[in-house]
Amino acid sequence: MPKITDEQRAAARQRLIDATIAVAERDGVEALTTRAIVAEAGVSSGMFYGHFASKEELLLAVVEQRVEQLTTLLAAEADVGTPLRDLVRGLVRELVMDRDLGALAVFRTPAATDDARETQRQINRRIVDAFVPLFDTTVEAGIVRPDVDPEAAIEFIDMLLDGLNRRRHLDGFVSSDERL
Amino acid sequence: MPKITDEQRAAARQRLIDATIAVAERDGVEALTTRAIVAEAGVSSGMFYGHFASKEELLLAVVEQRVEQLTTLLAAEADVGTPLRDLVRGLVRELVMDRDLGALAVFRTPAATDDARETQRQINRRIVDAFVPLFDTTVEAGIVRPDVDPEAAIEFIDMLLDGLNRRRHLDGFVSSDERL
DNA sequence: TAAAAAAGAGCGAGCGCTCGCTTTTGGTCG
DNA sequence: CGACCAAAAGCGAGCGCTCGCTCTTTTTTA
Repeated sequence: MPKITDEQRAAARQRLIDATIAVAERDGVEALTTRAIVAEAGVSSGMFYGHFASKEELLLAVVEQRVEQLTTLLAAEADVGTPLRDLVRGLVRELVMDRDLGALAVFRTPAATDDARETQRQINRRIVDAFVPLFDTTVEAGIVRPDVDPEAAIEFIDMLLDGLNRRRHLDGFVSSDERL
Repeated sequence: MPKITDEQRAAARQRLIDATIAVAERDGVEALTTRAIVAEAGVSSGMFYGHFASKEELLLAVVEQRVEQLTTLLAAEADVGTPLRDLVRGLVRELVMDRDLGALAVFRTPAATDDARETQRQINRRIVDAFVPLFDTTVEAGIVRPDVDPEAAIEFIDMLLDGLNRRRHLDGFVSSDERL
């Protein structure tokens, strides 16, 4: 009775996650159909639904993984005390060059159901929460005036990511990233 | 041989345009199906396609109209010489309170075809072009340093609109607008 | 060899849009 | 002036298609 190992299961899931990011980067989030994803991964839709309960669950796994990496990265930077300005600039560069925008863009698309909207809110909250302590260190360092509300400032930055996201989708690059 | 007047034709088109904005505001851009729009307008789909060649053409008319209003408004403000900061704050308030975001959001959605992407770029360019002269007046007034590239700054603001747009879709309001 | 895993044809739903039919309307004429 | 008619305008069932997802069949392997 063949039963694949946990490693094999994880590898299969990762393969689908990677395929999702690849399709999103190459053809845009609007091309993220289950057919395109399984074709990219070179598997069948039956196999797909053996590893994920729904397309939504796959997309959630994609973002989950990327947010996790992002938050740990930010936590490390916060200890170092990198100025927010430099960090944002670096992040933007990394996001644009790397495949993160494709991953994060997956859930920055208009949501049809209340559940999907709630999911987006939670993802956003996690990102904001990851940024806030970093912001605090820059306040302590005297780079940002202490009367600035951290959450509002971070949300402000996050709003820029929405614009960055759309521009990248339109143009394939961002013309004004150096202005940050 | 009955033939409706130009006024009647324009009124019918306007009715569909208004219905589109109403649906977008109430149910979000992802609910903008031809069925929903004609139901909101109280007409048939046959009638719809008697006035617009396609759904895309209707959406284009929606944005076209709103951009027109926006650019003339901005041109007037530019003559007065309103500080950019105040104007942006006022615009945000108007956009949030009024139905403009619903109208403009129609074409801030991931585009599937190259044509649609090109259309988005053109719309964006028109908005940026409308803002730039206004920006110049604030530079002359000494509010903004003259070494700031106007286009980049305006694109920066436009990126914020993308974020504003998504937040409004998620939450129905914008929590950090006063931070602008 | 038997159970787990992968495969892929196909289902129901919803989309943009069409097309054959009905309704409305203004010009014509007894 | 009212009956009639042709053409414009409106209607809505339904077409063709694609979507996410299922389910039977086939393949794989301990």
